[in-house]
Amino acid sequence: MKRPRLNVLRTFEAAGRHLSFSKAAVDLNITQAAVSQQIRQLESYLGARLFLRLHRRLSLTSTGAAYLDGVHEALDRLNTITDQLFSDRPHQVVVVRCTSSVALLWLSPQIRAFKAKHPYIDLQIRTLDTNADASQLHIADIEIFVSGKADHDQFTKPLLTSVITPVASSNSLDQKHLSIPQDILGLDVIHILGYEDDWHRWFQTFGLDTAQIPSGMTADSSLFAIDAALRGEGVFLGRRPFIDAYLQSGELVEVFKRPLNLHASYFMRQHGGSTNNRNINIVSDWLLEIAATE
Amino acid sequence: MKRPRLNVLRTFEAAGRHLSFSKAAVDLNITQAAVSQQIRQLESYLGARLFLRLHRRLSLTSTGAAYLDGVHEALDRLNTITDQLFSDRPHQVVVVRCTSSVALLWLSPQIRAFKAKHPYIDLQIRTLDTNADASQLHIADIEIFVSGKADHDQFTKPLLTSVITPVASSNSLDQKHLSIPQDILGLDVIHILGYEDDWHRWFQTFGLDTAQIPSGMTADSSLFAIDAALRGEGVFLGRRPFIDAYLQSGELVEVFKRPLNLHASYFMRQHGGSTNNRNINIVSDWLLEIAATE
DNA sequence: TCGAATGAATAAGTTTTACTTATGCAATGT
DNA sequence: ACATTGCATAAGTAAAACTTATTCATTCGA
Repeated sequence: MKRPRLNVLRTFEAAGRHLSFSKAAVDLNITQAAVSQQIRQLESYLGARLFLRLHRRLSLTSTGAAYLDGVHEALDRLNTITDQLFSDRPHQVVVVRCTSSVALLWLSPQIRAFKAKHPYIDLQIRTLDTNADASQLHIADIEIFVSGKADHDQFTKPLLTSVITPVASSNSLDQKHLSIPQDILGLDVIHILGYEDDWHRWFQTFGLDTAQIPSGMTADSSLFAIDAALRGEGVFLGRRPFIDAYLQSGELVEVFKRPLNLHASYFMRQHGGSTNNRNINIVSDWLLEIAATE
Repeated sequence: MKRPRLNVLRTFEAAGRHLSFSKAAVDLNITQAAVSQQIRQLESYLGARLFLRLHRRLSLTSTGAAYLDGVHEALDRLNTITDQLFSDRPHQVVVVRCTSSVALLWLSPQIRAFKAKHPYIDLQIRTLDTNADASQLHIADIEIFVSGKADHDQFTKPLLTSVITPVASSNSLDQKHLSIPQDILGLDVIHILGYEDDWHRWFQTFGLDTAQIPSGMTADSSLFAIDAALRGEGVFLGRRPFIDAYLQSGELVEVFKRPLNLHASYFMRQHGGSTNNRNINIVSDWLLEIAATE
């Protein structure tokens, strides 16, 4: 099982392509003597002649020609994949689509650092609108979404698992945290459009009768729900890490003494065919990186 | 247009495959520090992160994963072609089939040198028999034959061009060489089975009436023709380089004062699918090599 | 026929790449 | 609190890659 040095194979391929050690040397920007010595080493290592040295001329042996075919193919593959992934590309727009809360609460604080690091990438965040129709979705390069499914296509990766927990403003609780799930029944709750079944799941999970879900205002998005909660309008199911800044500042607090949480899985999908686009991959990697720090 | 060092790509592929610098180091029989440094160099050169360093764990970035696909494929191709052509193989029979004159006059003197150089190759020469049926031809690995065609399939290569010239024993000419083609008419000629049209072509080429081709004995092969000529039975059309030993020893001489020659092209065919067989390629290369010295 | 041109081979030396050793750092587990 | 794990880093060593100078052998052209 022989494994010749790869650098020498590059030299062999150039010599075989040119049928000239001198021309290969020019191609590789080295001297003819270096080519000659490397080919000799390779032939000695492999135990076979690869070239016939005719006067002032070179021809490949059968073995050499067969080997050149394979080596050329492999090196060409390397060049192609390297160029696809790492060529210097012009300024390029990358569109990430997600909910407004993910955009504003999670991505927004990180965007400055991203742009400082990748000034040539025009990163554009587009928020999902609950009224958006499907025809708009396909123009995003990367989409962040929630899913309860276990498997997805090859372009979709798990991003993070959100912890969903009842939160309210610290003022509305008078410093008294609730003890048991039933204590929620005496409070107003805030519903979020598009996430109506969160409360349903929460009541079911903690053994309450879903027919008794308190009525309360409905917010258009998590952002409005936060706003309403801060105004004292009730309890909403907040998603960490997106609301972490509010929890850390103390403006919002968890309602119960102990964690009574649900979970939701967030995924990131790169649209088909874009895995070889360098800039999209950079954004994708960046998203994975900040998610890993949560 | 970036062209990373190939050795570093080998390290990258191992690290990506194992998702561990330490395991890659074991695989490549180098240290973890070497792996770490090479990956850092590669990332710096390409301008992209290929791995996410999680604690005591490694994951590939999207870019890294896409690159690994391509690099793995290319390196695998190199390994495969190298193994196919250069693996240490057991003792193997290689069969070369050709005419008896090529076998005895041309190959035979070279066989000892070949076997000294390649002791593990069991080179077997099989002669073409004029009565051989086609079913026997396919068991030879390499076949040497004459052809007037300009192009052949990809497994056939030109070997040498034979010079065909009238020769006889030096005694039968009483040291007097013939001057013009017509002088042949007063002599006996020797015909060779399977090559009957050589004299026909010679008469046509040099402006003689083919109806006047002298009759004479017919030999079964060039070897018998040489034998008959040495016995003084006439002139035959000899093929160089096969009869060169006789010309050099003076036992045979060219009949005319100046060259009145025909030519015949000899080719060598490797049977389909055998170009990746190392030993057959070695024999094939050897044949090309001795042909090149003629 | 002789000298020039050409292009691969070789030896000795220099430069660059690849690698090692020793150590540091940070997260995790007991 | 300490041990384990596995990547990162700095400094030094070893090996590969390369250069320069020269030789060799063939072919071509005057």
